[in-house]
Amino acid sequence: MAGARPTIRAISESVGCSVTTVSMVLSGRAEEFRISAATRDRIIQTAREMNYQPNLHARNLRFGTSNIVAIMVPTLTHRFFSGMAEAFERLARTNGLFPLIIATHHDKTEELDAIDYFISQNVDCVFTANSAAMSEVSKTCRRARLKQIVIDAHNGGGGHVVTTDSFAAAQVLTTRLLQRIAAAKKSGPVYFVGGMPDHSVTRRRLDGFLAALSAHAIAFEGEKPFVPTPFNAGQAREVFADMFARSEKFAGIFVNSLAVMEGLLLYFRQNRERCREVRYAVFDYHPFMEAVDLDYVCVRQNAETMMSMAFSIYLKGLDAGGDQIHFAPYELIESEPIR
Amino acid sequence: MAGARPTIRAISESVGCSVTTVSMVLSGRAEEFRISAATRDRIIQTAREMNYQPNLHARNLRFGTSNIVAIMVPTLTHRFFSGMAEAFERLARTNGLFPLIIATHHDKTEELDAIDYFISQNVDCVFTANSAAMSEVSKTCRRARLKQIVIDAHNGGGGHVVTTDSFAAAQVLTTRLLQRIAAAKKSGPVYFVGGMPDHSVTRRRLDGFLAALSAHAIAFEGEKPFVPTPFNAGQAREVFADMFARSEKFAGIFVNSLAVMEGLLLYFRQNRERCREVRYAVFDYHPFMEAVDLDYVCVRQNAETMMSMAFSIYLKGLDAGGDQIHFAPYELIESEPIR
DNA sequence: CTGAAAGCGCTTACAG
DNA sequence: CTGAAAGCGCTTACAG
Repeated sequence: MAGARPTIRAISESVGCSVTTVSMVLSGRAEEFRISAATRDRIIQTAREMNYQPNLHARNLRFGTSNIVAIMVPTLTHRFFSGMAEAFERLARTNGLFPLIIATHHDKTEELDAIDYFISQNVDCVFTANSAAMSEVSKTCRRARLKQIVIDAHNGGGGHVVTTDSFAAAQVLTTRLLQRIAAAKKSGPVYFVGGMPDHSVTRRRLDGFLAALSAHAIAFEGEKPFVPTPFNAGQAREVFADMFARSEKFAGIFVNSLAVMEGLLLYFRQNRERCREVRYAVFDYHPFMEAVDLDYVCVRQNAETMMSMAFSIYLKGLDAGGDQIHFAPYELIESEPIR
Repeated sequence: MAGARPTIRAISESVGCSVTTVSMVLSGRAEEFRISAATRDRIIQTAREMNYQPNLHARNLRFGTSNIVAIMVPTLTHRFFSGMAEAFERLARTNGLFPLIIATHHDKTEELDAIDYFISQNVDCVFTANSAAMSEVSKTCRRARLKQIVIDAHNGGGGHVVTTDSFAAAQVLTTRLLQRIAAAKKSGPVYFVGGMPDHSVTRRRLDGFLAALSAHAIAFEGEKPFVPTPFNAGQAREVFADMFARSEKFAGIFVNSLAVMEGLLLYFRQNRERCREVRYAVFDYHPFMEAVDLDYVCVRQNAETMMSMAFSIYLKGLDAGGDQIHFAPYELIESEPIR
């Protein structure tokens, strides 16, 4: 079992040369070291027959580097992050790097464990998407000299960041929502649902939302427009059920994330008409949404573009150009207006 | 940069003991080797201060094993596979194993490259979901003595398999579809859309579909009911556009996979009424579907259950019990009937 | 109670 | 043109 894997030593014994020669040939440096064609071919042939695969643990130990890049996302079950993970994977592999994908479920302990693991694996660079323990994660990376690029989040403490301009996008999105409400000759309060107050991205989106409201001179009556809820469909559903059960006739809802949208749709199934009276702005996108009969405008962040921006920063070297926030493009997707 | 990572040697020098002692303490075997409490505490303290993380490449090289388990899925952007990947990840980590997640995009070369990579990484076991190069993948794993568990696919050549009983589930699903068509007092042909003829899982689903048809004495008029298309939303959309453009009034469609369903929904946006005349059976599930106003019944495979079945086979040891096909449970989700 | 030594598989100066 | 030796960081018999 254990001794099954062929090594360069096994090849050298089979061919009748030294491990040095085998190593030179297999790393494609045969002519550099002027190995005879005959020896070279015998080695290559034997390696193929034995189904030789180099032991990366040995190689990495030797080099002190791993060629591994890692991405840490909160979850893979949401399209935006899975699209990001896939784009990451493809970019890594086309650049000869090995991609490590980890989902940490918005959990600080899991995130810090993942970083420790990356350090142990000698990971060269970690791309952290929207992390719960942002500042500890960054600190740990810095201490271990693990390169880090932050994606889809703002990082207070410097470092490289590629993200949607949450404030601006939320402002644009909200403005469109207000226009659609006006076009439908509706009126009433507009709520922002989803995310927790300590989540920095939610904070920025909320600020953009509020800025759009005040630009349109919409004073919010009574309570605050922010209805917090974790990024969890079941809990979001309950929040919507409560909201719609109230007598108040609101005109619009800013739905912060797909997880929250999923909660809305769970409620929508049983209360289609009530839900269709309201206009929605969704900060996120899923292709299936286009088949849902609601009146919405949504922000489609482009995970692929974001990822390739981040990757090109990595490939250029993190020191080139210094720390910066790079804003990724996004588009607005709008449903046909209802009624 | 490179010399930044502390090693056990660095700790031993700082503490003033040998690397042996450090190694013993850090692997939690201090009392086994009767290290003095004072030495032990100094070592632990120093390791913490230096932010020591063991070099896994060195450790794995030493042990000849990696503690890595891998999963190979066709894509992460579909809910079923991302759910599977997440479940895998959680199970691996709670069992002290490191999860490697790879998406190979239904591409044979990518799959075989991934397997080679797993071998190089000394991966202990690979879970392969629904692979395009099934038999070559299995053969490569066997040659390299890489344990393999097949998920969500049947494997002709033996080995461990955890899957939905595609034939039976497709038969049950199709039967429900026919019942719903009858209940709506509709009639007409029923098509099976999606997947390619050389895809073994599609084959089995198609057989189950045909069995249900013939059990209901439905003779298919004219052409074959199988409309192949790759698992790609754009291409599936064109196929549906063609089908609906024909004059023939079919009563039902078996939608083989979510990717194909996404294609249907793209068409549905522009042709709601036409699509609503037809009943659907979908071999797959997404929560967003429940918000779509179509008449459907769908199979919800349970990625978590499937994964934990597969993982418990792994934990028990692949030799225990011998090769078997394990069928995972699934459920039927039905929309409200239309009209 | 603690240390010196060997070895996991690989690569790379350094000799010849 | 090819080989012997050292060393990456770790663990584990084996001595003492």
